[in-house]
Amino acid sequence: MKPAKRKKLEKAGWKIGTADDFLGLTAEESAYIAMKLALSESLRNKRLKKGLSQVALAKLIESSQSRIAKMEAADASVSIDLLVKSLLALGTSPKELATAIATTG
Amino acid sequence: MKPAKRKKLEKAGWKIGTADDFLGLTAEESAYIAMKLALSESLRNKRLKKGLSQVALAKLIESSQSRIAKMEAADASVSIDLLVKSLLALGTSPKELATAIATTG
DNA sequence: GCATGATATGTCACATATGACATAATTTCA
DNA sequence: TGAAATTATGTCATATGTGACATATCATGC
Repeated sequence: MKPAKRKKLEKAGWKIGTADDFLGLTAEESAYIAMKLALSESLRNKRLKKGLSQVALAKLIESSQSRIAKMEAADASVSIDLLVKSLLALGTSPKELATAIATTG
Repeated sequence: MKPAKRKKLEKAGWKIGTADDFLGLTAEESAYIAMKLALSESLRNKRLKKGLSQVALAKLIESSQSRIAKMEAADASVSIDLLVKSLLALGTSPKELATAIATTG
């Protein structure tokens, strides 16, 4: 596992300390986390591509800047539902979603 | 829209009465619903393929028979998170998930 | 018919996710 | 530098999702 990814996961609140701890995750758990990471990265990319700030996006989807930030950080408190809804609101197609998920794992 | 699909949506609690009502859904909303339908069908297929009853699956993933039924009916009360977690627990690969989603919309 | 198993539906207490707010940290640019 | 804009982090009341339970409906075999 790359240090950058580990750091990202730790920041996201996944309580990953050591390699052994990480190995303690089941395949489902890591696949689920990887999926969230892929979606959060897609969200940030989409937003930047549109030249929107987090505040602007928040207004657009009737959320808040802090929640956008948490989404993009793949925070443990955000659901896949919210990520998907946000991506769809940004005009992401189901196929694009699928691609993002496919490159997961 | 095919009658069968409409009926399924109505049963799932999406409050769709007429064609006009359905047209009232935004593209995001219908894409979101389509995605849930795709995941719920995948779940049922996976479960049947493994010869499991809803009760058996419920025990497997520490849920309840009624929630499995609601998942498979794409009930409005179930989250994509739960569908995804359940599919992953059944051994569905991220690629399979992606395929299911891609054929959506 | 009527058991028996499986699936569906309705409800509810409890758990988790959410937007909102405050505030801190970071970036950008003059 | 430092002010302004942007993004990150922490917390909380409320909204939404969850497992569990009861019960209904449906299917299959006797």
